[in-house]
Amino acid sequence: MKPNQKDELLIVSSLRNAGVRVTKQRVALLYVLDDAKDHPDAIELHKRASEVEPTISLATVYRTLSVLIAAKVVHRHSFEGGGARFEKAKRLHHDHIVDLSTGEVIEFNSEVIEKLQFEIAAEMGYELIHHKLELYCRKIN
Amino acid sequence: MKPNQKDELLIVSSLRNAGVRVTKQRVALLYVLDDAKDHPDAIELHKRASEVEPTISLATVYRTLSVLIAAKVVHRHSFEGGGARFEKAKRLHHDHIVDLSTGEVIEFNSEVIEKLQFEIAAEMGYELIHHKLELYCRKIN
DNA sequence: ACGAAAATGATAATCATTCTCAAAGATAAT
DNA sequence: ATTATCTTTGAGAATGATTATCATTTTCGT
Repeated sequence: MKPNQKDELLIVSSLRNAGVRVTKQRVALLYVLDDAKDHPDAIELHKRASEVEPTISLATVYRTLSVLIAAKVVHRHSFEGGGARFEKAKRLHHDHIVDLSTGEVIEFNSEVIEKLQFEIAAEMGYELIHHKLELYCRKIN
Repeated sequence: MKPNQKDELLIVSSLRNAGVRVTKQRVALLYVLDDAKDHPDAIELHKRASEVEPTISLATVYRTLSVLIAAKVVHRHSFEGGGARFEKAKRLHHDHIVDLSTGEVIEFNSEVIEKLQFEIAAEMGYELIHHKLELYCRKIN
């Protein structure tokens, strides 16, 4: 459950890199974010982080998420129906397919679409800062 | 402020078409939605609808929005930062550019992107039901 | 180790949205 | 038009997610 020493060092340097103080609560949260293969909400993150570090409160989960989002270490998503869900930022950008039947979220990316977005923004006189593309789908059986 | 007779008839038939009862509150709300050139939230819609029909409560605004959304007459958006915003459905689909400086929302559409989305969904074994593409931008000055 | 500055837990507060329920209104059949 | 049925409404309570408050604890440069 707990991060091993190597992971912990990486997490700690992530935090320092983001310019924030290192606390055991932040290490625990970033560890579960890094470990997550899904897109958990704040409650679920609190549950998971509590197993690593029982002295973490829900308030701290929200506060730390804000801090990490500001530092671009974490992304916040608000898919249809339900509260915000979070994911650790990865090197390459990706978008999401949301399975309407199961709520499952899977990732994809399309360089062509990314490029078109830049062009469209530019055409309308805008600089594209970031974007959000969500495909709400049902599995073809 | 109030709809003229012609508009009112169109609104009433929209409601009947959506299979719901016609009330003055619903007529007022659909009128302000139809009239809106922006993407108002529930509070703003309540404010505007109250000028047409003072006997409309915020609860009814929310209830009626749910009904109209279920009937696909209205779309709900949850852009970053702030509550949901609403817009009357138009014949042709469009996506949104959100101006990060002003919060202003403008519309665009790209057939090429739409087509790519279908292809991506299909490739991953999904049927695309609907989607959401938001470009967060700053004006190039 | 010391002290300033920042982070924490517990809890209260806030905000958007939904629910409850008795009263009022809409619709369909007469 | 009147009635009977079923739906919608307003007012306010309830909910759920998120943020703010504040006294206490922790971090970290010196």
